[in-house]
Amino acid sequence: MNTSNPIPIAIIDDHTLFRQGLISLLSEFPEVDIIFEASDGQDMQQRFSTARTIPEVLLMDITMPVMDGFAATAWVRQHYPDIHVLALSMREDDKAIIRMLRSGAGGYLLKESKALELLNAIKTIREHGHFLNDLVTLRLLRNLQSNAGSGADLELSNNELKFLQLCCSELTYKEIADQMNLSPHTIDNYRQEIFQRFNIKSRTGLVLFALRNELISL
Amino acid sequence: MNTSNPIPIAIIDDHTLFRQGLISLLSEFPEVDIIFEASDGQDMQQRFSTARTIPEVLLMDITMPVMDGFAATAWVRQHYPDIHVLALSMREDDKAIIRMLRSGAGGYLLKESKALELLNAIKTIREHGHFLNDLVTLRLLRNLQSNAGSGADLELSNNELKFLQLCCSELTYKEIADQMNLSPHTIDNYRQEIFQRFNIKSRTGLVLFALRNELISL
DNA sequence: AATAAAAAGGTGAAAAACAGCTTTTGTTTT
DNA sequence: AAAACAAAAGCTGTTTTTCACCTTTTTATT
Repeated sequence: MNTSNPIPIAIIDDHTLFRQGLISLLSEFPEVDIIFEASDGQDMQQRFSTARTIPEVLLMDITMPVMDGFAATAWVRQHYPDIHVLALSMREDDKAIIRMLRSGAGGYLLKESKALELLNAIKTIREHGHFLNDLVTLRLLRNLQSNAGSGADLELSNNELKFLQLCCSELTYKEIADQMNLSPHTIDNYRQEIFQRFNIKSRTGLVLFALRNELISL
Repeated sequence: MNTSNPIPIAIIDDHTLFRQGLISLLSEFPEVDIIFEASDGQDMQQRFSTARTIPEVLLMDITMPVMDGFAATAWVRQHYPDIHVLALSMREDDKAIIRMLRSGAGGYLLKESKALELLNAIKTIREHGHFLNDLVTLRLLRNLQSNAGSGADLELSNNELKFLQLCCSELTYKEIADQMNLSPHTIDNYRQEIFQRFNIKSRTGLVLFALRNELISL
Protein backbone atom coordinates (compact mmCIF):
# COMPACT_ATOMS: atom_id res chain seq x y z
CA MET A 1 0.00 0.00 0.00
CA ASN A 2 2.97 2.24 0.45
CA THR A 3 3.67 2.42 -3.18
CA SER A 4 0.12 2.34 -4.44
CA ASN A 5 -1.24 5.65 -3.15
CA PRO A 6 0.74 8.59 -1.83
CA ILE A 7 0.70 9.68 1.82
CA PRO A 8 -1.54 12.68 2.28
CA ILE A 9 0.25 15.27 4.38
CA ALA A 10 -0.16 18.87 5.51
CA ILE A 11 2.34 21.54 6.49
CA ILE A 12 1.79 23.92 9.41
CA ASP A 13 4.44 26.64 9.60
CA ASP A 14 4.28 30.40 9.84
CA HIS A 15 7.22 31.02 7.54
CA THR A 16 5.76 31.25 4.08
CA LEU A 17 9.09 30.89 2.42
CA PHE A 18 9.86 27.70 4.28
CA ARG A 19 6.40 26.34 3.59
CA GLN A 20 6.58 27.06 -0.09
CA GLY A 21 10.07 25.71 -0.30
CA LEU A 22 9.05 22.51 1.37
CA ILE A 23 6.08 22.10 -0.95
CA SER A 24 8.27 22.64 -3.94
CA LEU A 25 10.78 20.16 -2.59
CA LEU A 26 8.30 17.47 -1.67
CA SER A 27 6.39 17.76 -4.92
CA GLU A 28 9.30 15.94 -6.50
CA PHE A 29 8.50 12.86 -4.47
CA PRO A 30 5.47 10.88 -5.64
CA GLU A 31 5.26 9.16 -2.25
CA VAL A 32 3.65 12.18 -0.63
CA ASP A 33 0.72 14.35 -1.53
CA ILE A 34 0.30 17.72 0.12
CA ILE A 35 -3.34 18.22 1.05
CA PHE A 36 -3.05 21.68 2.52
CA GLU A 37 -0.78 24.14 4.25
CA ALA A 38 -1.51 26.41 7.21
CA SER A 39 0.32 29.30 8.83
CA ASP A 40 -0.57 28.40 12.41
CA GLY A 41 -2.76 26.16 14.55
CA GLN A 42 -5.91 28.16 14.17
CA ASP A 43 -5.47 28.36 10.43
CA MET A 44 -5.02 24.60 10.45
CA GLN A 45 -8.32 24.06 12.27
CA GLN A 46 -10.11 25.94 9.54
CA ARG A 47 -8.47 23.90 6.82
CA PHE A 48 -9.62 20.76 8.57
CA SER A 49 -13.22 21.92 8.52
CA THR A 50 -13.14 22.74 4.83
CA ALA A 51 -10.72 20.17 3.44
CA ARG A 52 -12.13 17.52 1.14
CA THR A 53 -9.64 14.87 2.18
CA ILE A 54 -7.82 14.61 5.47
CA PRO A 55 -4.04 14.27 5.82
CA GLU A 56 -2.42 11.33 7.56
CA VAL A 57 0.76 13.07 8.61
CA LEU A 58 1.24 16.66 9.71
CA LEU A 59 4.56 18.49 9.49
CA MET A 60 4.31 20.80 12.44
CA ASP A 61 6.38 23.81 13.37
CA ILE A 62 6.53 24.88 17.03
CA THR A 63 6.90 28.60 17.17
CA MET A 64 3.89 30.16 15.52
CA PRO A 65 1.67 33.13 16.28
CA VAL A 66 -1.91 32.78 17.57
CA MET A 67 -1.82 29.02 18.17
CA ASP A 68 1.56 27.35 18.47
CA GLY A 69 2.70 23.84 17.61
CA PHE A 70 2.12 22.43 21.08
CA ALA A 71 -1.52 23.47 21.18
CA ALA A 72 -2.09 22.55 17.55
CA THR A 73 -0.63 19.09 18.03
CA ALA A 74 -2.70 18.46 21.14
CA TRP A 75 -5.84 19.55 19.30
CA VAL A 76 -5.19 17.31 16.33
CA ARG A 77 -4.38 14.27 18.44
CA GLN A 78 -7.58 14.76 20.39
CA HIS A 79 -9.90 15.29 17.45
CA TYR A 80 -8.18 13.07 14.89
CA PRO A 81 -6.36 10.31 16.77
CA ASP A 82 -5.41 8.61 13.53
CA ILE A 83 -3.44 11.55 12.27
CA HIS A 84 0.24 11.52 13.18
CA VAL A 85 2.24 14.61 13.84
CA LEU A 86 5.88 15.04 12.90
CA ALA A 87 7.42 18.03 14.62
CA LEU A 88 9.65 20.01 12.31
CA SER A 89 11.57 22.71 14.10
CA MET A 90 14.94 24.34 14.48
CA ARG A 91 14.76 24.20 18.24
CA GLU A 92 16.78 21.39 19.71
CA ASP A 93 16.45 22.14 23.40
CA ASP A 94 15.12 19.47 25.72
CA LYS A 95 12.16 21.55 26.72
CA ALA A 96 10.79 21.94 23.21
CA ILE A 97 11.33 18.33 22.22
CA ILE A 98 9.88 16.86 25.38
CA ARG A 99 6.88 19.13 25.34
CA MET A 100 6.17 18.44 21.70
CA LEU A 101 6.26 14.70 22.28
CA ARG A 102 4.08 15.10 25.33
CA SER A 103 1.60 17.05 23.24
CA GLY A 104 1.30 13.99 21.02
CA ALA A 105 3.90 14.34 18.29
CA GLY A 106 5.16 10.98 17.03
CA GLY A 107 8.53 12.28 15.96
CA TYR A 108 10.81 15.26 15.96
CA LEU A 109 12.98 16.40 13.10
CA LEU A 110 15.28 19.39 12.87
CA LYS A 111 14.96 21.76 9.96
CA GLU A 112 18.58 21.16 9.22
CA SER A 113 17.75 17.61 8.19
CA LYS A 114 17.97 16.42 4.62
CA ALA A 115 15.03 15.89 2.34
CA LEU A 116 15.43 12.12 2.28
CA GLU A 117 15.45 11.99 6.06
CA LEU A 118 12.20 13.88 6.08
CA LEU A 119 10.68 11.55 3.54
CA ASN A 120 11.83 8.57 5.55
CA ALA A 121 10.38 10.05 8.73
CA ILE A 122 7.04 10.66 7.06
CA LYS A 123 6.87 7.09 5.83
CA THR A 124 7.92 5.63 9.17
CA ILE A 125 5.51 7.71 11.15
CA ARG A 126 2.61 6.79 8.90
CA GLU A 127 3.39 3.13 9.24
CA HIS A 128 4.36 2.87 12.91
CA GLY A 129 2.91 6.00 14.42
CA HIS A 130 6.29 7.21 15.51
CA PHE A 131 9.71 8.06 14.21
CA LEU A 132 12.47 7.88 16.79
CA ASN A 133 15.84 9.22 15.79
CA ASP A 134 18.90 9.73 17.97
CA LEU A 135 17.86 13.27 18.73
CA VAL A 136 14.61 12.22 20.31
CA THR A 137 15.75 9.12 22.15
CA LEU A 138 18.70 10.94 23.66
CA ARG A 139 16.53 13.72 24.97
CA LEU A 140 13.97 11.32 26.33
CA LEU A 141 16.67 9.48 28.21
CA ARG A 142 18.20 12.62 29.54
CA ASN A 143 14.83 13.84 30.66
CA LEU A 144 14.17 10.62 32.49
CA GLN A 145 17.52 10.65 34.19
CA SER A 146 17.32 14.23 35.31
CA ASN A 147 13.81 13.64 36.59
CA ALA A 148 14.87 10.54 38.48
CA GLY A 149 17.79 12.34 40.04
CA SER A 150 16.21 15.48 41.35
CA GLY A 151 12.74 14.04 41.57
CA ALA A 152 10.78 17.17 42.17
CA ASP A 153 9.50 19.17 39.27
CA LEU A 154 9.78 22.66 40.43
CA GLU A 155 6.92 23.29 42.75
CA LEU A 156 7.21 26.66 44.32
CA SER A 157 5.02 28.35 46.85
CA ASN A 158 3.77 31.83 46.06
CA ASN A 159 6.30 33.34 48.40
CA GLU A 160 9.15 31.32 47.00
CA LEU A 161 8.25 32.41 43.52
CA LYS A 162 8.07 36.06 44.52
CA PHE A 163 11.37 35.68 46.34
CA LEU A 164 13.02 34.19 43.28
CA GLN A 165 11.68 36.93 41.10
CA LEU A 166 12.97 39.61 43.45
CA CYS A 167 16.31 37.84 43.49
CA CYS A 168 16.68 38.77 39.84
CA SER A 169 17.45 42.35 40.74
CA GLU A 170 20.09 44.30 42.57
CA LEU A 171 18.13 44.15 45.82
CA THR A 172 19.94 42.63 48.78
CA TYR A 173 18.23 39.89 50.69
CA LYS A 174 17.45 42.42 53.41
CA GLU A 175 15.73 44.68 50.91
CA ILE A 176 13.83 41.72 49.51
CA ALA A 177 12.66 40.98 53.04
CA ASP A 178 11.40 44.54 53.33
CA GLN A 179 9.57 44.34 50.03
CA MET A 180 7.88 41.13 51.07
CA ASN A 181 7.18 42.32 54.59
CA LEU A 182 9.07 39.42 56.07
CA SER A 183 12.02 39.04 58.37
CA PRO A 184 15.42 38.64 56.72
CA HIS A 185 15.63 35.31 58.48
CA THR A 186 12.58 34.04 56.70
CA ILE A 187 14.09 35.11 53.44
CA ASP A 188 17.21 33.26 54.43
CA ASN A 189 15.09 30.18 55.03
CA TYR A 190 13.65 30.44 51.52
CA ARG A 191 17.09 30.84 50.09
CA GLN A 192 18.50 27.87 51.93
CA GLU A 193 15.54 25.70 51.10
CA ILE A 194 15.72 26.48 47.40
CA PHE A 195 19.50 26.10 47.41
CA GLN A 196 19.36 22.52 48.53
CA ARG A 197 16.22 21.57 46.66
CA PHE A 198 17.64 22.57 43.31
CA ASN A 199 21.32 22.22 44.09
CA ILE A 200 22.14 25.88 43.85
CA LYS A 201 25.12 27.40 45.58
CA SER A 202 24.95 31.15 45.07
CA ARG A 203 22.68 34.08 44.41
CA THR A 204 23.92 34.09 40.85
CA GLY A 205 22.73 30.52 40.62
CA LEU A 206 19.29 31.63 41.76
CA VAL A 207 19.11 34.19 38.98
CA LEU A 208 20.15 31.68 36.35
CA PHE A 209 17.69 29.15 37.73
CA ALA A 210 14.81 31.63 37.60
CA LEU A 211 15.76 32.62 34.09
CA ARG A 212 16.15 29.11 32.76
CA ASN A 213 12.81 28.10 34.15
CA GLU A 214 11.22 31.21 32.77
CA LEU A 215 10.12 32.41 36.17
CA ILE A 216 10.91 35.91 35.08
CA SER A 217 11.30 37.62 31.74
CA LEU A 218 14.12 39.94 30.92
CA MET B 1 20.06 42.87 -19.12
CA ASN B 2 17.73 41.81 -16.42
CA THR B 3 15.86 39.50 -18.66
CA SER B 4 18.78 38.33 -20.77
CA ASN B 5 20.85 36.43 -18.20
CA PRO B 6 19.74 35.20 -14.81
CA ILE B 7 21.04 36.62 -11.53
CA PRO B 8 23.64 34.30 -10.01
CA ILE B 9 22.89 33.79 -6.33
CA ALA B 10 24.03 31.64 -3.41
CA ILE B 11 22.28 30.47 -0.27
CA ILE B 12 23.97 30.38 3.12
CA ASP B 13 21.82 28.69 5.77
CA ASP B 14 22.47 25.88 8.20
CA HIS B 15 19.04 24.32 7.83
CA THR B 16 19.37 21.84 5.02
CA LEU B 17 15.66 21.46 4.63
CA PHE B 18 15.16 25.18 4.25
CA ARG B 19 18.06 25.42 1.85
CA GLN B 20 16.84 22.61 -0.33
CA GLY B 21 13.31 23.92 -0.22
CA LEU B 22 14.45 27.33 -1.30
CA ILE B 23 16.47 25.88 -4.15
CA SER B 24 13.53 23.85 -5.30
CA LEU B 25 11.31 26.90 -5.08
CA LEU B 26 13.65 29.29 -6.84
CA SER B 27 14.45 26.85 -9.60
CA GLU B 28 11.01 27.62 -10.96
CA PHE B 29 12.08 31.17 -11.65
CA PRO B 30 14.33 31.63 -14.66
CA GLU B 31 15.41 35.04 -13.35
CA VAL B 32 17.75 33.49 -10.82
CA ASP B 33 20.48 30.92 -11.03
CA ILE B 34 21.77 29.27 -7.89
CA ILE B 35 25.56 29.03 -8.03
CA PHE B 36 26.13 27.28 -4.73
CA GLU B 37 24.80 26.71 -1.26
CA ALA B 38 26.64 26.68 2.07
CA SER B 39 25.77 25.65 5.58
CA ASP B 40 27.61 28.46 7.33
CA GLY B 41 30.11 31.26 6.80
CA GLN B 42 33.19 29.09 6.79
CA ASP B 43 31.63 26.68 4.34
CA MET B 44 30.81 29.67 2.18
CA GLN B 45 34.42 30.83 2.15
CA GLN B 46 35.47 27.46 0.79
CA ARG B 47 32.83 27.56 -1.94
CA PHE B 48 34.13 30.95 -2.96
CA SER B 49 37.62 29.61 -3.39
CA THR B 50 36.47 26.70 -5.53
CA ALA B 51 33.48 28.13 -7.37
CA ARG B 52 33.77 28.59 -11.11
CA THR B 53 31.48 31.59 -11.22
CA ILE B 54 30.78 34.04 -8.45
CA PRO B 55 27.29 34.96 -7.26
CA GLU B 56 25.99 38.51 -7.32
CA VAL B 57 23.51 38.18 -4.51
CA LEU B 58 23.79 36.11 -1.32
CA LEU B 59 20.78 34.95 0.66
CA MET B 60 22.21 34.94 4.15
CA ASP B 61 20.87 33.44 7.35
CA ILE B 62 22.00 34.88 10.69
CA THR B 63 22.10 32.09 13.21
CA MET B 64 24.59 29.52 12.04
CA PRO B 65 27.26 27.42 13.74
CA VAL B 66 30.99 28.08 13.35
CA MET B 67 30.68 31.38 11.48
CA ASP B 68 27.42 33.25 11.72
CA GLY B 69 25.68 35.58 9.29
CA PHE B 70 27.18 38.74 10.73
CA ALA B 71 30.74 37.57 10.31
CA ALA B 72 30.05 35.97 6.94
CA THR B 73 28.45 39.14 5.60
CA ALA B 74 31.31 41.31 6.81
CA TRP B 75 33.80 38.96 5.18
CA VAL B 76 32.02 38.95 1.85
CA ARG B 77 31.60 42.71 1.76
CA GLN B 78 35.27 43.15 2.46
CA HIS B 79 36.60 40.66 -0.05
CA TYR B 80 33.93 40.99 -2.72
CA PRO B 81 32.52 44.51 -2.51
CA ASP B 82 30.40 43.96 -5.62
CA ILE B 83 28.45 41.13 -4.08
CA HIS B 84 25.27 42.14 -2.33
CA VAL B 85 23.91 40.37 0.68
CA LEU B 86 20.24 39.89 1.41
CA ALA B 87 19.66 38.80 4.99
CA LEU B 88 17.04 36.08 5.23
CA SER B 89 16.09 35.32 8.79
CA MET B 90 13.20 34.68 11.14
CA ARG B 91 14.52 37.09 13.68
CA GLU B 92 12.78 40.43 13.62
CA ASP B 93 14.33 42.06 16.64
CA ASP B 94 16.00 45.42 16.24
CA LYS B 95 19.35 44.11 17.33
CA ALA B 96 19.61 41.46 14.65
CA ILE B 97 18.40 43.70 11.85
CA ILE B 98 20.58 46.64 12.78
CA ARG B 99 23.65 44.50 13.22
CA MET B 100 23.11 42.71 9.95
CA LEU B 101 22.80 45.98 8.08
CA ARG B 102 25.85 47.30 9.84
CA SER B 103 27.75 44.20 8.78
CA GLY B 104 27.01 45.17 5.20
CA ALA B 105 23.73 43.53 4.25
CA GLY B 106 21.79 45.51 1.66
CA GLY B 107 18.41 44.23 2.74
CA TYR B 108 16.58 42.17 5.29
CA LEU B 109 13.75 39.78 4.61
CA LEU B 110 11.84 37.57 7.00
CA LYS B 111 11.50 33.90 6.28
CA GLU B 112 7.78 34.33 6.50
CA SER B 113 7.85 36.34 3.28
CA LYS B 114 6.40 35.09 0.04
CA ALA B 115 8.41 33.77 -2.86
CA LEU B 116 7.58 36.70 -5.09
CA GLU B 117 8.72 39.14 -2.44
CA LEU B 118 12.01 37.32 -2.27
CA LEU B 119 12.40 37.38 -6.02
CA ASN B 120 11.61 41.08 -6.05
CA ALA B 121 14.12 41.72 -3.28
CA ILE B 122 16.82 39.83 -5.14
CA LYS B 123 16.23 41.83 -8.29
CA THR B 124 16.12 45.14 -6.46
CA ILE B 125 19.23 44.47 -4.48
CA ARG B 126 21.16 43.45 -7.59
CA GLU B 127 20.14 46.63 -9.36
CA HIS B 128 20.35 49.19 -6.58
CA GLY B 129 22.53 47.50 -3.99
CA HIS B 130 19.81 47.64 -1.39
CA PHE B 131 16.27 46.58 -0.74
CA LEU B 132 14.48 48.63 1.85
CA ASN B 133 11.12 47.37 3.02
CA ASP B 134 8.97 48.67 5.86
CA LEU B 135 10.58 46.27 8.26
CA VAL B 136 14.03 47.67 7.75
CA THR B 137 13.18 51.36 7.53
CA LEU B 138 11.09 51.19 10.67
CA ARG B 139 13.87 49.58 12.64
CA LEU B 140 16.44 51.98 11.33
CA LEU B 141 14.30 54.89 12.44
CA ARG B 142 13.65 53.41 15.84
CA ASN B 143 17.33 52.69 16.29
CA LEU B 144 18.23 56.26 15.47
CA GLN B 145 15.70 57.62 17.91
CA SER B 146 16.69 55.35 20.74
CA ASN B 147 20.38 55.97 20.12
CA ALA B 148 19.90 59.71 20.36
CA GLY B 149 18.51 59.15 23.82
CA SER B 150 20.89 56.73 25.45
CA GLY B 151 24.05 57.34 23.47
CA ALA B 152 26.52 54.83 24.78
CA ASP B 153 26.96 51.56 22.97
CA LEU B 154 28.58 49.00 25.13
CA GLU B 155 32.18 48.55 24.17
CA LEU B 156 33.88 45.73 25.98
CA SER B 157 37.38 44.44 25.74
CA ASN B 158 37.87 40.74 25.13
CA ASN B 159 38.77 40.19 28.75
CA GLU B 160 35.83 42.17 30.02
CA LEU B 161 33.53 40.12 27.85
CA LYS B 162 34.97 36.87 29.06
CA PHE B 163 34.76 38.10 32.63
CA LEU B 164 31.11 38.99 32.21
CA GLN B 165 30.36 35.64 30.68
CA LEU B 166 32.04 33.82 33.53
CA CYS B 167 30.11 35.97 35.97
CA CYS B 168 26.98 34.23 34.75
CA SER B 169 27.83 31.12 36.68
CA GLU B 170 28.29 30.04 40.23
CA LEU B 171 32.01 30.68 40.09
CA THR B 172 33.38 33.09 42.68
CA TYR B 173 35.50 35.98 41.49
CA LYS B 174 38.55 34.12 42.71
CA GLU B 175 37.64 31.11 40.62
CA ILE B 176 37.02 33.36 37.66
CA ALA B 177 40.49 34.79 38.14
CA ASP B 178 41.88 31.25 38.07
CA GLN B 179 40.00 30.39 34.90
CA MET B 180 41.30 33.49 33.19
CA ASN B 181 44.82 33.09 34.54
CA LEU B 182 44.68 36.50 36.12
CA SER B 183 45.10 37.86 39.60
CA PRO B 184 41.91 38.29 41.62
CA HIS B 185 42.90 41.94 41.83
CA THR B 186 42.69 42.36 38.11
CA ILE B 187 39.29 40.74 38.15
CA ASP B 188 38.32 43.22 40.80
CA ASN B 189 39.43 46.01 38.51
CA TYR B 190 37.24 44.71 35.73
CA ARG B 191 34.33 44.44 38.10
CA GLN B 192 34.77 47.93 39.45
CA GLU B 193 35.23 49.41 36.02
CA ILE B 194 32.10 47.76 34.62
CA PHE B 195 30.12 48.62 37.74
CA GLN B 196 30.61 52.31 37.31
CA ARG B 197 30.52 52.37 33.53
CA PHE B 198 27.10 50.75 33.36
CA ASN B 199 25.82 51.77 36.76
CA ILE B 200 25.70 48.29 38.21
CA LYS B 201 25.84 47.64 41.91
CA SER B 202 26.06 43.89 42.43
CA ARG B 203 27.07 40.62 40.89
CA THR B 204 23.42 39.90 40.23
CA GLY B 205 23.35 43.13 38.27
CA LEU B 206 26.24 41.88 36.15
CA VAL B 207 24.35 38.73 35.29
CA LEU B 208 21.24 40.64 34.30
CA PHE B 209 23.32 43.07 32.28
CA ALA B 210 25.06 40.30 30.38
CA LEU B 211 21.77 38.58 29.73
CA ARG B 212 19.92 41.66 28.55
CA ASN B 213 22.70 42.52 26.16
CA GLU B 214 22.85 38.97 24.94
CA LEU B 215 26.46 38.54 25.94
CA ILE B 216 25.61 35.02 26.95
CA SER B 217 22.86 32.61 26.11
CA LEU B 218 21.04 30.54 28.65
C1' DA C 1 -2.66 17.62 71.89
C1' DA C 2 0.36 16.28 68.41
C1' DT C 3 2.37 17.39 64.06
C1' DA C 4 3.89 19.84 60.36
C1' DA C 5 5.01 23.96 58.11
C1' DA C 6 6.09 28.85 58.00
C1' DA C 7 8.31 32.58 60.17
C1' DA C 8 11.79 34.63 63.02
C1' DG C 9 15.95 34.55 65.43
C1' DG C 10 21.45 34.28 66.27
C1' DT C 11 26.45 33.34 65.09
C1' DG C 12 30.55 32.90 62.49
C1' DA C 13 33.04 32.37 58.21
C1' DA C 14 33.46 33.28 53.37
C1' DA C 15 32.59 36.01 49.43
C1' DA C 16 31.46 40.27 47.33
C1' DA C 17 31.63 45.19 47.24
C1' DC C 18 34.10 49.25 47.66
C1' DA C 19 38.18 52.65 48.06
C1' DG C 20 42.78 54.03 47.17
C1' DC C 21 47.31 53.49 45.19
C1' DT C 22 51.47 51.52 42.23
C1' DT C 23 53.56 49.25 38.30
C1' DT C 24 53.66 47.57 33.69
C1' DT C 25 52.59 47.84 28.82
C1' DG C 26 51.51 49.73 24.58
C1' DT C 27 50.32 53.79 21.66
C1' DT C 28 50.49 58.42 20.23
C1' DT C 29 52.83 62.83 20.07
C1' DT C 30 56.53 65.70 19.57
C1' DA D 1 64.14 58.57 20.78
C1' DA D 2 61.90 60.73 24.54
C1' DA D 3 57.82 62.36 26.60
C1' DA D 4 53.07 61.89 27.41
C1' DC D 5 49.28 59.27 27.84
C1' DA D 6 45.96 55.68 28.39
C1' DA D 7 44.83 51.04 29.30
C1' DA D 8 45.71 46.84 31.65
C1' DA D 9 47.45 44.57 35.64
C1' DG D 10 48.76 44.38 40.27
C1' DC D 11 48.48 45.27 45.49
C1' DT D 12 46.47 46.46 50.50
C1' DG D 13 42.91 47.36 53.12
C1' DT D 14 37.74 47.93 55.22
C1' DT D 15 32.79 47.32 55.01
C1' DT D 16 28.79 44.94 53.56
C1' DT D 17 26.46 41.00 51.81
C1' DT D 18 26.04 36.28 51.34
C1' DC D 19 26.03 31.74 53.04
C1' DA D 20 25.81 27.76 56.35
C1' DC D 21 24.23 25.82 60.53
C1' DC D 22 21.13 25.61 64.34
C1' DT D 23 17.34 27.15 67.60
C1' DT D 24 12.90 29.08 68.86
C1' DT D 25 8.35 30.94 68.08
C1' DT D 26 4.18 31.21 65.62
C1' DT D 27 0.53 29.46 62.70
C1' DA D 28 -2.19 26.20 60.56
C1' DT D 29 -3.73 20.96 60.21
C1' DT D 30 -5.48 16.74 61.74
